Amino acid sequence: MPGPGGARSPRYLTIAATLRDRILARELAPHDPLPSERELGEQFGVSRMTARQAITVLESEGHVCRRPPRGTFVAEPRVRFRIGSFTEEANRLGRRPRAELLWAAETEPDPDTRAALDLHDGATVHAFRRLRLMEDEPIAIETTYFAAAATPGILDKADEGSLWTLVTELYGTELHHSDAVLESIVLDEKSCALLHIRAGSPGIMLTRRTYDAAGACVEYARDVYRADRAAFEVTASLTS
Amino acid sequence: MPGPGGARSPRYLTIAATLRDRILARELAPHDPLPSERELGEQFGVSRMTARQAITVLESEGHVCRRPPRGTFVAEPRVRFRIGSFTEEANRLGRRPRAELLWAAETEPDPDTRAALDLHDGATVHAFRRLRLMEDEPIAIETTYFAAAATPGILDKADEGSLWTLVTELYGTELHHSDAVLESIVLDEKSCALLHIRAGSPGIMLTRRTYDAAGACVEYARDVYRADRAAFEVTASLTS
DNA sequence: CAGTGGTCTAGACCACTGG
DNA sequence: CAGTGGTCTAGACCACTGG
Repeated sequence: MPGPGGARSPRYLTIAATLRDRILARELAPHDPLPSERELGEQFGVSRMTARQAITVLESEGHVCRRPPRGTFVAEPRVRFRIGSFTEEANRLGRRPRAELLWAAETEPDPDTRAALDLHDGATVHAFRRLRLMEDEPIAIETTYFAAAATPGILDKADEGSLWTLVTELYGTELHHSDAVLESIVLDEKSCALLHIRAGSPGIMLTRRTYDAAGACVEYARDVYRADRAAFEVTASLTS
Repeated sequence: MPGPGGARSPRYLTIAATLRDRILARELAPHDPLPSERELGEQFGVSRMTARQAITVLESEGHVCRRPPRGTFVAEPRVRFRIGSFTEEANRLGRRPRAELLWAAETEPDPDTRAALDLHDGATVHAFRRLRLMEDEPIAIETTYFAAAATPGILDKADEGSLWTLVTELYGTELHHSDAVLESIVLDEKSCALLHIRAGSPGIMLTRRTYDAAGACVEYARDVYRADRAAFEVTASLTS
């Protein structure tokens, strides 16, 4: 209640702040349902559209999660990843990783992929798109490219596990280091459907390269993570 | 009117896609104004609120930038940072960095800061909050903490330049490496005002520690970057 | 079938800016 | 002062889910 004339900030931000405080105070715990948008409108004396705007703020902060048509729920905290293998990261965090193969194919590389893998004209790639899950909750969509010439027969063998393990075992490749560019994006409709989040949700995109001991790029990948579930730990040496 | 029954996706996403295509095709170049929300509503035969929803999608993608009450404009592409000194990164990218000191003070550390800097009870910190700009465009807000005992007299000397350079020159500290946690956030009202973006815009938060050659943490910082202007390059060794 | 969030309408008033 | 985006209202219909 802003009370006498003091209200400086919009009502939807005041409502969002009230609900955020309740969540941070654990009055509302993860998985608890929030009141419906119609109920919140009544409670705060605003229209449904204004209550909805408040919920949208909390959703983009990752504090709540809409699950139509069941309702809106308090979200779980984020998982902290390092740049590397999803499988290894999940294991490090004591979670159960899983992969669902969406598709695998030998294709022409797009220009970025060709440049990253240093392919000559006409060379093809083995491409995989996989949904990555932890405890059966979808977290990320990985799209991975290997030079086809370097990975014969891999298409039939990619399954639910780690592609890195597979590449190491099949071809004796020693993976040495990775680099990545991280940026904040808005996920497209298809990705949101796969990740079980609403259209237009925020994500973090990693454009990632993995190198062998000789410094050759052996993997080029684009991963999109749910922004509400993932954070990334990184390190940098400053001795230039 | 969806027309001949084929419309699968909501109108606001269709409108956003149309405008996004024009931007990517450079039909609309950076700094060009978009039609106003009222005009777009007329052009696409929808209400202003629906046109507005389309613009909001493009805004959170970083494709456009609202500047009330002047209008909505096509945004510039993002700047690619590495984890490290804002000043050095700007120089590496051929940009002109600048800092505006918002405040500097000796204060009690919060629990996270105390733990990071490994301070004993009662030890204080020197805290700085600075707005970081490139070519006079605000990009990030840095909040930096040093142990007060290790940085005598620094409060008066912090100016427009690099804090790292200052620490190195004043105390002979050798900065060796950094680590950081990156996550996607929604910026609060005050930060948005400082960064000249609208309330509720997305940001990337870095929680950052810098260590000396002996492995002691000498700096703890929380930086928030505009998600529409910044991307981060990171590397990781895989030889565990 | 009741209730949810998703989408959408057709208005309204506001603060603020530039000309 | 005209025009902008910011906020807000009081409704509407939809697809979808769980009981």
